[in-house]
Amino acid sequence: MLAVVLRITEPVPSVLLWQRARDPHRGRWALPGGRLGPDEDVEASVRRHLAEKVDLAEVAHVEQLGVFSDPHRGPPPRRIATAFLGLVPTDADPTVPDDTAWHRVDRLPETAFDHGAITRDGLDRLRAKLSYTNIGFALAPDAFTVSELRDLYAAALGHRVSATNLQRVLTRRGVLVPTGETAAPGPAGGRPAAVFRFSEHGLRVTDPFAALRPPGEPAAETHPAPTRPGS
Amino acid sequence: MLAVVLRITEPVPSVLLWQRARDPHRGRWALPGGRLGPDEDVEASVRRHLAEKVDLAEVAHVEQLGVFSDPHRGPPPRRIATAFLGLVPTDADPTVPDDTAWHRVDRLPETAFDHGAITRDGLDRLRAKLSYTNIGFALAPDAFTVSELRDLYAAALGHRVSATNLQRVLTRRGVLVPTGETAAPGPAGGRPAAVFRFSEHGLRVTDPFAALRPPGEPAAETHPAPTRPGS
DNA sequence: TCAAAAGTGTTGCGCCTACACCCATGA
DNA sequence: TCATGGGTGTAGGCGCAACACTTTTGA
Repeated sequence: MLAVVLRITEPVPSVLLWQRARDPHRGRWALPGGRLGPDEDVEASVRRHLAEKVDLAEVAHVEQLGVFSDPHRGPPPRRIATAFLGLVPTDADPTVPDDTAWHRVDRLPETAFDHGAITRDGLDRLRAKLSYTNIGFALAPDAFTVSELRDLYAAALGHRVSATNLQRVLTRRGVLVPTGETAAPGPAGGRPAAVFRFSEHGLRVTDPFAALRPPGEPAAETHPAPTRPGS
Repeated sequence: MLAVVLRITEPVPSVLLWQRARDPHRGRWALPGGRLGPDEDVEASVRRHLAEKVDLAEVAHVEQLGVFSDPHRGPPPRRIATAFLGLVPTDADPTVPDDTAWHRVDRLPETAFDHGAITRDGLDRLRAKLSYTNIGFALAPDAFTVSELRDLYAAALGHRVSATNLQRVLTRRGVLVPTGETAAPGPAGGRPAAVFRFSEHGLRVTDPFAALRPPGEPAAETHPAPTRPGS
């Protein structure tokens, strides 16, 4: 059980790592994790081990990444790891143990075993899901402006993102809802920004693939239909 | 290690199952698989175990599905299974051992443990990937007409598919190439159909998601650009 | 000449990008 | 009033679904 726990720290995401105090790979940085217990499934196990490093309430989403089982992925004894992706919103700044720290994914220290490659797999998964799911709910604070959200997406994806189009894509999909409030402008002035929230806090596919859908269905209903037409 | 090996048998896909001769769950049907060996990774292991049931050369694609680890997914001792999806083209009709048979996924017999649920996961994965990858190469024979391919897709997806649009989608993506040959018409006559092949026999994402791409890139290059403009 | 099956032309729609333009604030 | 940042309007393009129409065969 290993977890790639990511949190967006602009301009680049960071991953939670702890420094090994013992051989093998003493001094190198490793992903949090541990052994599977006798009466838990892998999801419960990874949550239990994560609780030693961060406040679990701050981990907004967890999902399986895959199994890493190359017999030579580390020194003997042979270990098989089921890797997970965990996401922490930016407004939670967990206190972590002394041996544990956030590391920018573009400046990873020397990692233990194959944990560098697993981290890259986790980041790839996050980037893919940002495009076709509402997974941003697990990165963003409870309420935010579109500019703030754009910066989060840009940091996660590694390229610039247009606030204009981000807002339209996410509202069209029913992912974002306005709170009705506005944020105070910065010291340089400017129009106050509208404040939004994610409409749901569970993972949902918002962009089902266009091709090869069943005939006669115009497009999947990606968000609840309005109760009254015109309301 | 367990494998959901699927093969399209119109009008519905079938999955490879073997009948348990011993308790627990004697007489029920189970997915092929077995224990991980000391010096192999899970991919190698699932291939090794599959070789006991089918000719491995006929399994055109294998990928990880996920880990199933509910402590109560079966009677003690507790077992953790890494599940895989395997695909066999229709032109390969493997001979299988006496205890082993193909079963239509809409008429599964009583399955052992949670193997029914795992089978459904495998089918869901196949259906999703048919929409945005070239995974059809692992279902179709080496050469085929568009009508034959449409029937394969329709069986796999569980709904009707338009041959017209299937051809256009797959050729636009560079997935299908014409061999230049034509198939003989049926006894009722009709225009002879052009014969196609999949351009590649490795998995490739052909429909990267439209939203939130880097700015300035019109659309991902999904197939090799023509060597000379206009040719 | 007709039925059957394959393949192409064309229209319409939805989603996305890009960019021009308008709005609301602090100085 | 101007600079600054937020938000909307709109045009263009692309991919896909649907369906009419043409092509090529056997009887």
